[in-house]
Amino acid sequence: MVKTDFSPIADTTRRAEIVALLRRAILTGQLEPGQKLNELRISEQMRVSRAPLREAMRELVQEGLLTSIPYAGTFVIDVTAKDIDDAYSLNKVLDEFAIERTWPQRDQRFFDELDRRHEAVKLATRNLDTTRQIETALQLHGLIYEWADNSVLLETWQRLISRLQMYFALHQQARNEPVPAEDVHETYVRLMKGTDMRAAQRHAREHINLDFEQLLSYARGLEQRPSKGA
Amino acid sequence: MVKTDFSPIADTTRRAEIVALLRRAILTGQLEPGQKLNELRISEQMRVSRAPLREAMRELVQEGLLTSIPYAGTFVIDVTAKDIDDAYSLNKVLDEFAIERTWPQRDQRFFDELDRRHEAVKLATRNLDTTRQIETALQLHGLIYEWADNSVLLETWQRLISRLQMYFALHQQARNEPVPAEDVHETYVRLMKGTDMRAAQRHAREHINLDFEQLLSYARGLEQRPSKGA
DNA sequence: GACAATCAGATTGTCGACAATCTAACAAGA
DNA sequence: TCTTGTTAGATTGTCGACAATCTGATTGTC
Repeated sequence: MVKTDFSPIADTTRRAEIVALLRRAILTGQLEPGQKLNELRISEQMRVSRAPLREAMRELVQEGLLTSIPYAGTFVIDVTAKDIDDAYSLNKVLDEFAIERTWPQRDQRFFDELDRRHEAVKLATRNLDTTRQIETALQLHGLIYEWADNSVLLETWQRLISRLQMYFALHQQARNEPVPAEDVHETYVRLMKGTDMRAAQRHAREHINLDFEQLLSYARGLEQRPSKGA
Repeated sequence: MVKTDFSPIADTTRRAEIVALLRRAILTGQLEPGQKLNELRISEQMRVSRAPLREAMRELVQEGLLTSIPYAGTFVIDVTAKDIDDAYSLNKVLDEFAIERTWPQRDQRFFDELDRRHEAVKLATRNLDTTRQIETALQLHGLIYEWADNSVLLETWQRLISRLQMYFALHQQARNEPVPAEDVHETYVRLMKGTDMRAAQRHAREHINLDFEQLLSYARGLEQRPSKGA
């Protein structure tokens, strides 16, 4: 008999689609930080009743992209410099751990996937598609988390980058110009293929610090004039 | 003028209460791993409609205590030895980070709170209240996360211990006898008050390993005979 | 003019009913 | 006997309407 691998059936519920739509809207900056989500308006726009919309919003609240105040409303989270600082400092620790766990498990499939994702980043960079560039860069970075074979770690990281992706998108949108950042990934990929784990860990930490400084200065600028949502 | 600190008003929505009820039921082992949650039955028992119940369940799904399969149902997560292993190995990393961040911020208020929580553990231990013992021990342990002044770290840890608490409860329930474990906390508190940060980190790691081995053996025992939920 | 009480509008929280889907038992046919 | 089609029951997903709550504007009083 032929051995075939079937992927799981797509979640065909309105709720799941709504979650995806809203998440994308938030991560691309379509919905601004602090902005209130009017349930009636959104449900009418999506041609959906409020029940699945509300359930979707509860999920995103737990995911950390929205915050909810009873009888007042649900809002996109606000970006503070401290949030970015917190997220990044934790990310550094998780990176070291992920690399440590992934290191002994690297094989040809890992290297191939690493190259594939690296190519995706380079393509997005050439096309000047900043949104896609962020997505692909995070996917490249996420490989070590997928490979670390620790479901809790992966889940934790995904929650973390949800927010980081949002911050990045805001940053890019504000500057309105693509970040080159290609050579940084070049070095990262090379080190991840090498034999010096400590060097890879060190580079990951420093590479992150680079983008981090840009983001922080942007966030501090935001905090000078409070947003309308606050 | 007198400076008064007001605590936030309680969330007076059915949804929030349902979440608390369900979470407690799961963490105390009242709801078994793998068990299906029948919406109609639960909503009738709680005298609530399905809408707020379903929203509450979405929150707990995102919290990692439940899993949902469209049109099939929502289930309490299954406990596997690997889950415990993953959670604990991540917890070790987070502990080191939390201690490092907390260390320079320790003051008299920190030490007082440390003692207060330690007393709570000792009280629960004397009363042979295993559930409370788990709760208080986790609260003692959580102090470094609250003090680390990193909201993302705290949030991450809270998600982690939700599951760890569930595992512990199952373990205790299976053994049906309280774990002494008082002297371990004694050493921990002493080290957290001391001047050697490395020693505190080392102890946290080893202390965790202790309970960890017990839990793992329990989980491996569970996996011999598959649960009815699977 | 300042302040408290009241009220209308809008929005969120909750409810009961209906639609879509799954499961398991049963029947029909090769 | 095994497989396939059908059907009834139960359960989840979704809907539209109502109740509870908040916001702000207005009014009345001092």
